[in-house]
Amino acid sequence: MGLTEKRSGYSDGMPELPDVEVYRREFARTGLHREVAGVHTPDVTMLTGVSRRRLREDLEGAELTTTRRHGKHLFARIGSSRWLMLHFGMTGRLEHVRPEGTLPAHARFTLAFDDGWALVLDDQRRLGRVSIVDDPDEYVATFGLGEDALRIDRQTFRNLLCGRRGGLKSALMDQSVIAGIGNVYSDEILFQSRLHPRSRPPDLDSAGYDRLHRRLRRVLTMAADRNADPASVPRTWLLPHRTNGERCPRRNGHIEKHHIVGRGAYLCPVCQSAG
DNA sequence: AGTACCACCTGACGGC
DNA sequence: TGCCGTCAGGTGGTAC
Repeated sequence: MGLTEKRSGYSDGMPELPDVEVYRREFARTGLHREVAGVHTPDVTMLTGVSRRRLREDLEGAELTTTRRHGKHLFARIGSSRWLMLHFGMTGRLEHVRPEGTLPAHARFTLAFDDGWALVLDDQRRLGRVSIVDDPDEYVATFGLGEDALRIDRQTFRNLLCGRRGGLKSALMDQSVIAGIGNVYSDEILFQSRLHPRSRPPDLDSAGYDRLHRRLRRVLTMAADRNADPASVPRTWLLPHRTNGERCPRRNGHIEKHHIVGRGAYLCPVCQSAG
């Protein structure tokens, strides 16, 4: 985090399911049922499959009527037809800016409303995406996204994992299997389930699957309800202790950083014995 | 099928 | 001081 400014009541991490759910709630609270007065896209690199002109034509003068989230994707319905789609990449976040307020430093997409307030997608590294799609379900199908992590029941979860031969962390993060979990929350879920990120589905017994599923749901819902803010989650979570060598919050061992499926994975070698 | 590696993009940080 | 390599990790592509 370093010198990144701290904002209260807002997600502070990489945009995974809980962070995007926080943005969805913010969007639903502040961006619906009011006229869009202006659309600003100073930089087109994040626009995918939609031109600046089309964005303006579809949005200006319209009202957004409802929101949806699927994994890390946020959708907002434009009137009763198409949907605006926002993806936050690695550094994207949604900000609600007051009239005459200062835009965030990397404002890539601004929805200005007729009351002067604006919703702004700020994304320093420009790895996020802005698009307009006909239908979220169609988008999900076209891009092969798995079911949303919070809508997967116990049995489905088990079926999705049991055929896989790779490690658990890899499976949890695979958006085509389960949509919404990234590097940080996969570590958290595995830590709380006391499972090693490299352990494999065949290593799990029935109780193991159930525990993993319960923890997955609990971690993602609790994180979203606490604004996906690492400072607001319980101190017993791994999240506030993602530092090599730091004491495990259960006081069992010391946190280690590993390199797993191309990511920096944090784990407690004592709690999460390799399977 | 799974993994490794690169690219995209920017900024922080450590080494020299 | 300042240049340079490395790291951060979501997604998508290629190669093995």
